[in-house]
Amino acid sequence: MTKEIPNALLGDVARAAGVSTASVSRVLNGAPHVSQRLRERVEAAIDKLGYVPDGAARALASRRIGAIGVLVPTLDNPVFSAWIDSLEQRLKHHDCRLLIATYRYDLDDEFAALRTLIQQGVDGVVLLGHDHREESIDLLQRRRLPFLTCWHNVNDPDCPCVGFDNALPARQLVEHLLTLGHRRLAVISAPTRTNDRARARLNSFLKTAEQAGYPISPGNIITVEYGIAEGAEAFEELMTRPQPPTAILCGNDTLAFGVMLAAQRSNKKIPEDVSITGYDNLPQSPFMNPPLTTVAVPAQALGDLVADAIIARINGNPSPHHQQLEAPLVIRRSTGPSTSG
Amino acid sequence: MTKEIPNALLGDVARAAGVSTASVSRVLNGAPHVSQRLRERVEAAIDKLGYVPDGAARALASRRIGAIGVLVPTLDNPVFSAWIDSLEQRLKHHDCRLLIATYRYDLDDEFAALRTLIQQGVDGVVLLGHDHREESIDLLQRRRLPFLTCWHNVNDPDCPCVGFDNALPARQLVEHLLTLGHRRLAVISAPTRTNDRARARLNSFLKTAEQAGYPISPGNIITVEYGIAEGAEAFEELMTRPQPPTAILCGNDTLAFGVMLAAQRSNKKIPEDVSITGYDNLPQSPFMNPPLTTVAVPAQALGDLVADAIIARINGNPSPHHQQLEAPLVIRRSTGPSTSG
DNA sequence: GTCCTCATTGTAAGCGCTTACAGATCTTGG
DNA sequence: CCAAGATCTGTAAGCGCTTACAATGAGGAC
Repeated sequence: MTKEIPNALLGDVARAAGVSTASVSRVLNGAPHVSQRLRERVEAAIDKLGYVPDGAARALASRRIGAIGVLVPTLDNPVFSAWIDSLEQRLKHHDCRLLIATYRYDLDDEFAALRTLIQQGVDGVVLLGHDHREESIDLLQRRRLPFLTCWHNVNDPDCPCVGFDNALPARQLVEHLLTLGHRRLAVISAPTRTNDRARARLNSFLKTAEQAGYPISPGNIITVEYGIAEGAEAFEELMTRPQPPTAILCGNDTLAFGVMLAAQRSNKKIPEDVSITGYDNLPQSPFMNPPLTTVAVPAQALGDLVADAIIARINGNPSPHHQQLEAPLVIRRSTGPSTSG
Repeated sequence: MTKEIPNALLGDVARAAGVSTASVSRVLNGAPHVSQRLRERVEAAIDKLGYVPDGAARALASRRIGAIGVLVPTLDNPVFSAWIDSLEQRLKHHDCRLLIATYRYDLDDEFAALRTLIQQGVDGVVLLGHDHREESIDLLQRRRLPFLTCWHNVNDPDCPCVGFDNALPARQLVEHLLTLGHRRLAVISAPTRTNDRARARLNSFLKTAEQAGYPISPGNIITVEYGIAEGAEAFEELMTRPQPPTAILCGNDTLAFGVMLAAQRSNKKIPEDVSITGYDNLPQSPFMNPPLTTVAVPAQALGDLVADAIIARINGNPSPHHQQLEAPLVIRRSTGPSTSG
């Protein structure tokens, strides 16, 4: 509760320590060529005056703000908040902050938010997925701003990427179901128009099934918004079909939860009456009844990797243009042998 | 894809438009006393040059950065991400950005994060709850930084607050269970040491039960970390009691989900064998089997209200010191008459 | 003792914008 | 037609830091 001069400036510290402003700045920034004695004097003065550097002035003079911007469709999805969480933790080690902006899957909003971030002077930008307005990538390139896309695996020379293959595990899920004897599959997908990840999953589901000789009928392909309620409704709709599917592939775990809850409610047994798969492996997936077969999206590892990669780019260190993580299948008891035929 | 001078400055715009830098700045900031003609000339020049103002320079000169800082324990909890989501949307209308920092319920980390935010020059700060290090509030006051606490309802002259009463709905939940005939209650609480919200709920559970003459026995009070798995384990522990509780009060919906899933797994019927209550009303609560009795925490309304209140404070407009929202009980089918006696 | 090198410190010029103030222009009333 | 007042625009002084460059001083080699 010390009574002190409201806001000490760097110059005040310099005066108090009897050194130049440059020296104070050097101490502050851990620059080399600073003697122990001087450092101690300055640090004492800083403590005494309760000095806090002004971020804006520092940013203006040094041309960096010590923060990166991340554009995420929504924080509503636990898989994104988990990712952001680990991204933030890891960036902290690099002494770097996070500016988060959301755009609700609207790429025009994403572009607008990107402009705002650039205006704020972020040192780098992380984009999610591969679907963006051309202007967004353009702007980043023209500004020479380090950036990264993630959560996908498109090998685009314009877009460095740290991600995983959305299609491969989707194919494996279908193969898993076919092996179990399922022949009438259905898909409940998130909207795909501005979401390459959802699109990759959906296309992979459809293509794999078709190539195996068991194409998924158009009536069994439902696209709904993200949400439990939406999953539940889609399930009910599928059950009105003359020949209901024996297995349902969901574009994400949340939709799968909706499906499972709706199934329980209408007394369908999982997996005896219908098998269910998700995609994400949210914390509660192993606790569902039965535990949910899904794909373990490496959200946390992705956060760490993205943090390291963007920092490397900002520092001008070499960083691979294209990095991939595994997204393994997690087979649990929500899928089982088909009993319909 | 226009080929243009990399980074136009305000001075370039002024030259291109044939006006002074002051006029450009005025147009940029929508200042009064700017003629229509001048405004149009400047706007044309801005478009032509693709000028983007430098946030750092602007912040340094104007002493505000157009962003507020929000300190949130974690983004892991959907109720917080929903709140942040609406906070961000609403602030956008006020042309204000959000800097988010998390501290994982560690108040020393919260203090450190606060310092960082202040250093970045945020125009205001939002804190969650009433538990903070004294130094944090001190720092805010000494800096004369507009700030707000929320999510609680402590009427502290030092801390303006926009929140709701955590204790009242907790009391109503207990009364609801007592009315249904339950006499052996249990509580599964989140850690309370640095979390006044959890503490208020827990204390209200205990006090209400005790005052009604049915105190909750110490063995039936379990504190666990946030999470589905944690709720499930706590349930299993409670079931090992010689006389298991007939109703379980959970500190939040996520714990309640864990309890419900564990109950299903061990073939306990809800609510016939045991009644369950939550607290938050997450999107999936109404979809559980059976739907969960809980408290509808007004996360979204709180986001809007907090946004308006902090903006008012920043602009020096009057704003109530203490604002309260309703957090109504939502009675669903996870609670029912006690059948044990 | 002189000269050179290198580690350390200081000087001062910005970084790109805002804004107080002053100056210019335009109305309007007398 | 002029002065007063209102409205618009320009000038220039910062905002609080960083950093290129210059200056200083201490050792060492000769």
